Amino acid sequence: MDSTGNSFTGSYTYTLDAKGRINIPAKMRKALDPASDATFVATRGNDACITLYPATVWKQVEVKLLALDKGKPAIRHYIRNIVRHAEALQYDGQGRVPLPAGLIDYASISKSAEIVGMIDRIEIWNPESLKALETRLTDDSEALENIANEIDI
Amino acid sequence: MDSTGNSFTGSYTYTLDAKGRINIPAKMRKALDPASDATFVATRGNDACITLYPATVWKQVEVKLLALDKGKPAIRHYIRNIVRHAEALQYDGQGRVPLPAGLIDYASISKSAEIVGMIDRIEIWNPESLKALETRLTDDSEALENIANEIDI
DNA sequence: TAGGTTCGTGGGTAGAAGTGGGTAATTATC
DNA sequence: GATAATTACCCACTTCTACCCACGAACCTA
Repeated sequence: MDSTGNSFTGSYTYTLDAKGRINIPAKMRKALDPASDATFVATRGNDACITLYPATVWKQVEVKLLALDKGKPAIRHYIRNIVRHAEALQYDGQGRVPLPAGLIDYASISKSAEIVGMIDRIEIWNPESLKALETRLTDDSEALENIANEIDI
Repeated sequence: MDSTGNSFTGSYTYTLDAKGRINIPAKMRKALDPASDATFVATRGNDACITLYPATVWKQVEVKLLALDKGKPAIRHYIRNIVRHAEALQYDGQGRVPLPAGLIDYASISKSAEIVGMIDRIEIWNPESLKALETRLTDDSEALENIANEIDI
């Protein structure tokens, strides 16, 4: 898929401090491609979470978006809706990034947040929202089986 | 796509001062290709907003416009409409640009304005207009899904 | 098990960023 | 050519943020 060394796995529950900062798990910092220069791009996830792309992966997203036909209003809208919530975040000496208020709000995160590895990207969840979604989707276990069969892990 | 370092993201709500000036967000100033010499070209956007192109990107726009078939009246009209409202703006020591009155009027901006990154360009909106357009277009979520599937982010 | 190192979290501070306004130079008007 | 209007540039103030230091807990190592 991509040529970077990014490979984020695992799940960690960390706390947001008073300044809206959250720690990037050390393992994920180590997994981050050095070409990303300690920088993630945060934006709205497809689900009710914050998605963090390594800077290098985000560049690829941008290339794809730029290639779209901007003559069409729906496409401009699509691009705007993704990009306008996107912000580059470089973690500090302690490995923390400041999460933009708008994104914290979007993901309904207050104090505690769950950081989930998604291979080439990271998701940050309100633990309750994640649990709720899990139980809801797990009930539809047939669909999951179908996917599992499809890719044959 | 383009060889510049421009990559504008995020959304900021700033105020127009009494002199019609607006601040270019610091992150966007930093993202601006130095070759643009702190200069944007402002013109009418395809939507009801002001579009700011980095000077270097504007050069490419001009090339594309020149390549169009000027034999057709509709195309001449299209070119004229973009170019006649275009104005180069260099930001001052505080990072502000003076917005031409005609463009402020076109975008129906009064006091508050939303500055939106669009990767290789910037848009300046009346916050209400943007919100209205968003809700209108988001309703057509089917079209958006199709785009999403197409590019597979 | 003892010591050292890394990790997650809290908080202080200098500098940057956003905003308002003043003054001088430039341009336009009569 | 004098005056008015506009524009460009600078200074000032408040708020915010990036960066630094610090501490306890967990982990690893010998």
